[in-house]
Amino acid sequence: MQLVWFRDDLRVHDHPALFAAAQRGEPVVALYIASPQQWQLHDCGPRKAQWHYANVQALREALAGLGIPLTVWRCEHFDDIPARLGALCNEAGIGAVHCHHGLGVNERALEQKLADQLPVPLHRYADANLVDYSAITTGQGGLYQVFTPFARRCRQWMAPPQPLPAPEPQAAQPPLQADDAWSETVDLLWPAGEQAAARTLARFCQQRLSAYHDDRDWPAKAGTSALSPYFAAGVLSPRQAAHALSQQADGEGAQSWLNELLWREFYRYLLYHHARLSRHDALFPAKEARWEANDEWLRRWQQGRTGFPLVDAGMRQLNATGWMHNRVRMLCASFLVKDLHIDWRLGEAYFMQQLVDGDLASNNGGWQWAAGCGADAAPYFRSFSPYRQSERFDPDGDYIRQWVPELAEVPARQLHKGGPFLLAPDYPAPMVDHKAQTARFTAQFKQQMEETRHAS
DNA sequence: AGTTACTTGGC
DNA sequence: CCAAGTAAC
Repeated sequence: MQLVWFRDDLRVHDHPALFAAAQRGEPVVALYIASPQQWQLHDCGPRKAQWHYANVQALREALAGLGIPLTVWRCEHFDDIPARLGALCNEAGIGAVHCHHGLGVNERALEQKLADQLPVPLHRYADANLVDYSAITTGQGGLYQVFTPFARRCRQWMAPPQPLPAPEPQAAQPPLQADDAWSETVDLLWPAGEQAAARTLARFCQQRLSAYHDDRDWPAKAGTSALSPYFAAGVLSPRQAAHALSQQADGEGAQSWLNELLWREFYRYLLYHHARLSRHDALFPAKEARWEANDEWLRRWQQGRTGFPLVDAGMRQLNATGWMHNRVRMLCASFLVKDLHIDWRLGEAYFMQQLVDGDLASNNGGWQWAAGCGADAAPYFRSFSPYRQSERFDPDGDYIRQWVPELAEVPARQLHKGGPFLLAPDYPAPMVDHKAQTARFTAQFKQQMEETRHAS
């Protein structure tokens, strides 16, 4: 009997580990382990737990249709897993355990422990990535540190995406054991499961892809794919996405979306090669600014009470739904770092706690980009202007008014010029002077560079 | 995956 | 005058 261990790969199609296990010609059984306290240490919030829960239920049904029983355990910490899994292998006569490579340090450490301690072999497979991370190197054999050349190389190397089918149905097996108690009250905007993901993907490709290049930057429009929660839980694989993309006519929209898929690959590639990133180390520590602790400012940013309409709209969308439009994520991140001078790790943690699509690699990569200490980082002097961004991307103020109802009466022109607003007495005045704060950041950083230059 | 000031070349 | 391009931050 072969055991497939599911983690953030909650699907039956294009699942290398499941496919390989089924190839063995023995009955296949499946296991999922909820680890709430361990997840909390990873800044995983209630929404992501809910999202995993809902998708595990959908996975159970999909697996049942293939005759594969899913057992769900609850082990609060990763440390609880090796002994229990070892015992199961002995009791149930498991011949081998199959899973995908994890990217976080704790996930990798657990895999290593299992590989060392289980009474049976642990087979690990690359998840259905678009490229082989270990094979992508620069001409000099080094690692890419800038997105554009990385993406160029990927486009050259990318095999035509061929997603694997779900395994052939087997004679239904009895469940290994009764499930542990684990339940969540699911209150999310996304329907769970592979079928919902496939429908969303198909609709996006047919209806929105051709306009994606133009529409994706307008937070008031439904111009993005909205697939990120499915990617984060592995309900949809990037190969399935790239395959659907390859069935569509090429054009600006298709190229832009492929680029976004490759940004995701780039951040996973970085984490694959630099495991310390998952301990929140900067990729380039020398490029860290001097962060200033300010709990009151952090709280105002988190609550969407900064007095900058587009920033507040984004943070309130995040708090209300667990999702924020990407354009606004970049602005909110830039604001925390460049205007409030608060450590990007606090922003990274807050996003992770709130996001339904929270993904270690993408979230960390995005924050380090914004903070200027990561790969392909925004230079220290580059900061988003909250006013300029709303003028360009929310010209009518529709997005702002949707999430900040106090501003309903304020004309768009005023919103882009900045408050305080006479027509919105309940809305706070801007908490800082944007120009002065970004200038201070730049000056501070320059001085710091001077000091390190003298010191060396 | 930015913003700004300045230049240039068109009308 | 404006649009597009460029350099610098």
